[in-house]
Parts: sequence; C-alpha cells; structure tokens
Amino acid sequence: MPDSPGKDSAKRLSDTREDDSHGGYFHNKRVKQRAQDRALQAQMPAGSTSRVLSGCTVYVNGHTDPPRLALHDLVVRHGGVFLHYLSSKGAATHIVAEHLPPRKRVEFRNCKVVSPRWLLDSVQQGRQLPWAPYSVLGGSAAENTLTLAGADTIAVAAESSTIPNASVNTRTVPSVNTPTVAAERTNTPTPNVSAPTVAAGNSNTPNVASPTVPTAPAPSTRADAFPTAASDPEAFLRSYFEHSRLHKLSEWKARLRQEFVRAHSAEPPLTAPPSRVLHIDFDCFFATVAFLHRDKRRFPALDFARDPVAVCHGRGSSDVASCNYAARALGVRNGMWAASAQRRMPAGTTLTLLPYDFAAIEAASATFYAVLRGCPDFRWVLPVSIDEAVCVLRGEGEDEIVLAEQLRRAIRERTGGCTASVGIGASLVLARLALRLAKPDGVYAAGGDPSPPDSFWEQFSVRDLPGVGGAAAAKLGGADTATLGTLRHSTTLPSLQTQLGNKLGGKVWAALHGQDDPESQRMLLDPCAVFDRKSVAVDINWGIRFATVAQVDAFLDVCAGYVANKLRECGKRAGSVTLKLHRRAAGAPVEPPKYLGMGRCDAVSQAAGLGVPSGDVGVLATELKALFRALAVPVQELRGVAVHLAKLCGDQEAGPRTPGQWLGKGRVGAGALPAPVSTTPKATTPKGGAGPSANASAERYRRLRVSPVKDRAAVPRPAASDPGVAAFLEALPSQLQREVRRDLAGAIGETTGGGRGRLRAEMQRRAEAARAVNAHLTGSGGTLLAPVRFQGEASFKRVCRTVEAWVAATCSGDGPNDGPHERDVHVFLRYVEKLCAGDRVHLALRVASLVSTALALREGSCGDTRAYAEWEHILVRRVLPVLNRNRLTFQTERKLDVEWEV
DNA sequence: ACTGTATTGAAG
DNA sequence: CATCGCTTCAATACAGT
Ligand SMILES: Nc1ccn([C@H]2C[C@H](O)[C@@H](COP(=O)(O)OP(=O)(O)OP(=O)(O)O)O2)c(=O)n1
Ligand SMILES: [Mg+2]
Ligand SMILES: [Mg+2]
Repeated sequence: MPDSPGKDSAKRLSDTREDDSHGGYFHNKRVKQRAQDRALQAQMPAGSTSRVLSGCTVYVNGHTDPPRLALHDLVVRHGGVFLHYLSSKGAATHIVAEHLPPRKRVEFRNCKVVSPRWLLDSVQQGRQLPWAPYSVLGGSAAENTLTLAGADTIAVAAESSTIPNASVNTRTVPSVNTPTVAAERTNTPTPNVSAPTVAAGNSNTPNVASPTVPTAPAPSTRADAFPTAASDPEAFLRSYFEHSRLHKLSEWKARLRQEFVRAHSAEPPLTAPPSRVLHIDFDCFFATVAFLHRDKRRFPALDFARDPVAVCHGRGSSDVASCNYAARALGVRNGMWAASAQRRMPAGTTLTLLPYDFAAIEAASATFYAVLRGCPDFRWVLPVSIDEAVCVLRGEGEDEIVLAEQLRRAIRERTGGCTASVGIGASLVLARLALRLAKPDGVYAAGGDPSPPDSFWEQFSVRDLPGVGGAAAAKLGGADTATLGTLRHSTTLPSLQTQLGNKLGGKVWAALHGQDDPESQRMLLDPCAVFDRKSVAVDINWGIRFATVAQVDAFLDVCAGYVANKLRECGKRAGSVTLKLHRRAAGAPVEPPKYLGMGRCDAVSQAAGLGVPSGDVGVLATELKALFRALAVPVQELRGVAVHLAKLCGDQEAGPRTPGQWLGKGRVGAGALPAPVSTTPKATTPKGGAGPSANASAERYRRLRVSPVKDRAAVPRPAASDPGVAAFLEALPSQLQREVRRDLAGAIGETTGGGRGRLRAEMQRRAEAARAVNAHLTGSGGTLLAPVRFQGEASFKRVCRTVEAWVAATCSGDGPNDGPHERDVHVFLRYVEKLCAGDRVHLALRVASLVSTALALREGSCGDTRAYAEWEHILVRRVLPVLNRNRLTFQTERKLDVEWEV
C-alpha cells in the first residue's frame, strides 16, 4: 500500500473533498497529485474540458486499452479525479479495468468496476452513463437502452458473460497495418515485429451503433426528437457537431495549437531552421482505431491486413473518413463516398463499414502526443492534426531511424496496436514526402546532398506535394509532370509561376529542390506566431433547409452565440464578421444525392466591419441578420451558412481606434468613453409633453456640430452629412450604413464608373438581390412576413415611400410650420416599435435609415436647419432608443463617438 | 503603390 | 432509412484611393 497507514482519518477524508485549503502544505502525494491535475485541467483550453466526470474518482487497475496515460488525460480533462494509488477500496468511485484476476475480483466485488469504455462513452455522450452495462465483474442485465444526447436511441447489448470468450480474438496484435514490401525502402530497417503483449480488447465493449445496425426509432411526438436546423437550431447544432468528423478534426487541431502556444509562448523563435525534422502520422487512423475497438461479436474474424475496411456513418452517400490499406489497394480513398468505395470491390470481396469511435480516437491521440512530448530529442512537437505531428530535432539526429522505431513501437504498444509511420528529412517537405514512402507502418529517412537522388523523386506525382491539390494539379496537367522526377528536370521557376501563380509556383519550385518556401518555414522558426489564432468561425453546410426568414434568423442567433462563445473561450474580440452562404446552384436538384447535403451550390459572402471590436452576441446577431438580407438568398435555396470572425484582438486590448483617438481629440482620460447607446437613459430627452422646443433643438444642433466625430478616413462619409445624423448612421448595422451611403452617392451623382469582370457580376447580383429583398419586404411572397401596417399601408416598400414623402414635406423650408408634427412622429414611432416587436428589427432599421438618408440629402439643397435639427433629435433621441430596446437583435455594446451630454 | 474585400484552394 | 460536406489560413483578383 503506497499510502502511509498512519495518517489520521480526518486528513484522509479531506482527500476526497473538493477543498484542500485545510493545511498550509500538502500532506501526501495523492493530494498533491490532485492539485496538479486541477492545474492541468486549468491549462487545458476551455472548450476541451467539461464537468462530465465530476464526482467521479477513478482508479485504473492493471493494463488497459486505452492505456492509463490516455485515461488520465481523459478523466482530468472532464473534471474527474484520477487516483494513482488506491489507499482503500472506498477511495475510488469507479475502478477501471479490462479484466480482473480472481483475487481482485473478490476484493472488488462491492465496487463499481467498469471497462474503460464506460469513460469513453460517458465523455462522448456528455453525461455519466449507467455503469452496470460496463461492469467487468459481470452483470445480469440482458439488455439496456442508452439514450444518446441527440435523442436517438440505440439498443445496447450488455456483457452477458464474464467468461473470457474463446471465440473473441485474443491473439496479440503486433500491428494491424502490414508494411509494404517496397524495395525502395532500403534505408529502412525492417520494423521489429516481435510481438508486444497488448491484447486486443477483452470486449466488455457494449455494442455501439454501427452503420449496419439500424438505430431504434424514437417514440417521436416530441418536438425535439429529431431536431432540425429549422425546428430546433441549438439542438441540431449540438447533435450535428457531435457526429461531424470534420468538425472534430478542426476542433482538435485548434485545441492542440492552443496547448502548444500555452506551453511554449515564452520561448524565443529560432534564428535558423533546424537541420532535421521528423514527421509522424498514424496509418489510416480512424480505420485502425475503429477496427481495434470494433464490436467483436459482430466482426469476429475481420482481418485488418487483408479485408478492406472503411469508417463512415452510413452506406450510400456517406463519406469514408478513413479506409485501411487493403481498401486502398482496391482504389478506395479517404473522403470518397461509401457507395463509391463499395463499387470498387471486386466480386466476392466486401467492404466492411465500421462506425466512428471518437472517444477512442481522442485517447489514442493523447497517448501519441504524450509519447512524443516525452521524447528529449525534440525541441518542439508541432501539432499538425489529431493523428500527426512534426517533431523538430535538437541536434543532427544521428540515430534518427532508431529513434523513429522506438517512438513507433511505444505508440503502437501503448495504443493497443495503432501503427504510425515516420518520415525524416532536412526540410518539412522532404520529411513529408519521406512519410509517404514510409507508409504504412514504416520509416523513411530522406538523404542525399543537397537533395535526394532522382530515384527518390520518381516515386511521386505533383499531387503528393504539399499545397498541390486537384486544381493545381490540373493546371500543371502536362506530360512532363507525370512524376516529380521528370518535372524537376523539365520545368523552370517562371514557368511554374505562370501556371500556378507566384507563390505556389515558388513553393513547388522550392519543393523540387528539397526546400521549404518561407511561408512554410515560419512554422519551424516561430510556431507560436503561426499557431496564434487569427480568426474564429462556424460553418454548417449540412442539414440546412429553411422555409421562413424567421427560421434563418433563429439559426443565425445560434451561430452568433456559438462564435461569441468561442471568442470568449480564446479571450478575443472580433473586428469584422462575415456571413457566407451556400445557395443551390441553378439547375441543381432541390434535394441532392447526399442526404441533407448541400449539393451543387454557389457561394456568396459579405463582411461587415464592427467599428469597435466586439464579442457580443447581440452585435453579431444583428450584423448577421442584416448581412443575410443583403445577400438576399431566398430561404428555400439556402444550403449552407457560415459565420467568420476576423480582425481579432485581445479581450483587454484596445481596438484599433478607441481610446487613443479620444485622447487625440484632447478629450478626457482613457476610462471616459461615452456610455453605450443602449444604456443612455432617455432621461435627458426634453420631453415637454410635445415635440422638442426649437431652442433645445438648436442648442443640441450646435453642440453636435462641434462635438468630436469618428475618424473620417476610417469611416467614409456621405457627401452631405451632419454629425448628428452621422452618429445615428453609425449606430446602425454596417450593412445599412453601406446602403445608406450608396443611396446618397447615387442620388448626389457620385456614381462610380461602370466596370467589367467582377463589377458586372456584382451589379447583376445586386439587381437580383434587390428583387429578392423586395420579395421579402413587400410581403409579395405572402409567407415571409405578416403585415405590419403604417397609415394603412402593409407594403413595406410603400411605407418607405410614404415616409420619404413625409420627410420631404416637413423640410420644405417654409418657415415656422416646418418640422414633423408630433402626432406623426408618434405614429411613426409606434410603427417602428411594432416592427421590433414583430421580430422585424431589420425593417425598423431600414425605415429609420431611410429617414436619415432623406435628411442628409435635403440638408445640402434646402437649408431649413430648424426642421433638420428636429428630425435629428427625433432620430437620435426617440428612434434609436426604440431600436436599442430590442437587446437580443440589436447592439448592446457598440459605443458612439459622439458626446450626447456635456 | 497601396488598401480592403470577396473568392478560391488546400489541409486533415 | 439516409447522414452528420469543418475550419483555418494563404493567395489571388479586383476595385477604390
Ligand atoms: N478526407 C478526410 C481525410 C482525413 N480524415 C480523418 C480520418 C483520418 O483517419 C484522419 C487522419 O487523416 P490522414 O490524412 O492522416 O489519413 P489516415 O490516417 O486515415 O491515413 P494515412 O495517414 O495512413 O494516409 O483524418 C477525414 O475524416 N476525412
Ligand atoms: Mg494518418
Ligand atoms: Mg494525418
């Protein structure tokens, strides 16, 4: 027993409590370890952790798969307590083991002894699952039903017997990926194939849903039984991301990068690139993990080296995430559809489709990175993805092949049989190419001075070069590009640059000489700068089907919430937001071949600057809704929605033009920014029962005239502008600002010259957009908007005309009777409020901006400054507060650069 | 010559 | 039943100044 038995029980008790402040120092190793674990979790990126395992105290007994190291990471990451020693049986809430020898079986007969699967599945489903189905001691349950987070239900066969099943594959697994017999790999010593002693799972594994096992239908009736993007956007997004491999790949990558920066940000960049780098990558990663963790009752005799295997969700248009090398030999590739893969099977051969096992993938990756980070030969372990890293060697790496084999072996043994391959070279590109030759389950060190010999290059096609995908390969296309061996002798730098563009041409040219281009080298010299996040986004291009604008608005709210949360987690704010939409292409079928897929689409996007960097969900949602209307994709045609935030700056950091500018104006100190519009009380509104007095208006007018205004270079202004109206303008979503300015430019005759190319396309798009927007606004579609009436007018367009006429009439300049009548103002305000209440803030914004446009136009020509001042007052003091009152959809945070009071 | 935005392509 | 087609970044083209 590692723990001293002499400890008094009070202290022992405190070990299992949350509070460790009872003493001035830690009393034993376990407490210290737990503190380390908490610190460890605190270090982990916020989004990657959870409280799923809180309340669990886990002890891992014996050899497990995934290994103790990976389980430790898992438990700590998800808020559990990990015990390294078991001082008493009661100390742990759960004992995790693959199997127990008879003596332990007796010892633990009253404990919850579960297979590691319980941890993996609990984390995956986001809640602590019942432990009984995972019991290692054997339960009596015949069948249990687990409810997934997404509310689908699957049948789970519980382990019915504890007797080691002779029919289960218990032979040791040296590796599942057999190396190719490539004569070329002469400098690769044959991998040591002496059998490690990791058994391939003893199968306490519950039967996880697989593509070939239909999931039991839910009782339906519940509205959220099958959440769709339209019916329940939040639940839809959660369920979708739960299942999306690409989402997870991106999320994992971001997490790894963040962890790297956190660990290494203090280190200075290198001044010269390292002399050797080692690129390591799991072989057919998802497929290998899925095979090793497969349901061995369903697939007892599967031979991973000979039988083609692929990982996917479904069977027809489902993407193959990863396929094994047996499948690749038959032409199957990652990313291919399952049906397409199956079509490549010769007669008599079947492709086995296995389900994803995301939790086991994470566990294997944790082991992989732990092994690499524990290697003292590496200066840095640069994460490339969940299954791949570039290791920067400290020295010349004399025994690099031996080292590589040691790593591969450690990883294989500690992941229960996942093989990784290693490529080594003098540059990133050479290591990458070598990795390709090494696969599967091998090592290849690229030599040659200064560059490898022709025999090396002849084994690659241009597609093998990093940065060369389908499009670039097609541009090269010619005969001399069959292999890199011929290409590197036949081409020239200018020729490559002509065909591929300046940068890619140069990159390929460098690669053909075994060198990294400067951009790629940045990762080796200053990885933290490269890994520092420069944008935040969410993309949903699956399951996007809407019938109404209101549904899209609700979806955009969820998107805004998602990115705002992500921003918060990484401690940043955004300076701009982009909405990118996919729209069914003309001629594409309404329902594409892929279930709920996007099909053939056109993509359109538009950005909006936020003025002041923001992370506020209300600001983002408002902009997004305005952008959606600007892009004017008919809702029925929508197939994809993406929100990208850019121009990030730190949470605390001042935006590009905030306090400095205020100080520059000779104003107040840094803390004295004006109050947010939304919180500006209308207390100061000179509301003398009727409209504003002429005096008050004139006074305000003068004051606003001299008050400081935002940098005019940064925010271009309409030719005719007044600070008061300009301030109002700036409070609007930027899309509306843009439209107002464009209207002004058009009206004043500052039209921009006609153009060709993109401008023409843009004009066309605008015209189409105008029609679509009209369809929204006039309500001609009927289904889009219930009418809100103004002066008996339901058509928004005609309302706009009425309002314009009204503004014109009140600014005609005939003296004291000029200015809007208070009763009209009241009616107008009520209309604006109704629009807001009817969830049509965008229309309210539009009609309000219309007024400001009309005013700005008139200010130049006829100069009734009194009427103008009254209007300005109405806009700023009465309309804006109404708009601001709608906090969810309108801004809550943006500040106006105008001094309202003083 | 420089700026900013929209679009494309690649990667895993 | 399907099925879960993300996300980040560099480069480029083009328009405006
Ligand atoms: N189009 C793709 C490509 C990859 N992946 C996932 C599954 C892969 O297993 C994992 C790692 O990608 P790799 O490019 O490393 O591919 P594999 O590991 O599957 O094969 P290998 O590395 O042996 O070529 O990423 C995916 O889901 N879809
Ligand atoms: Mg791989
Ligand atoms: Mg990889």
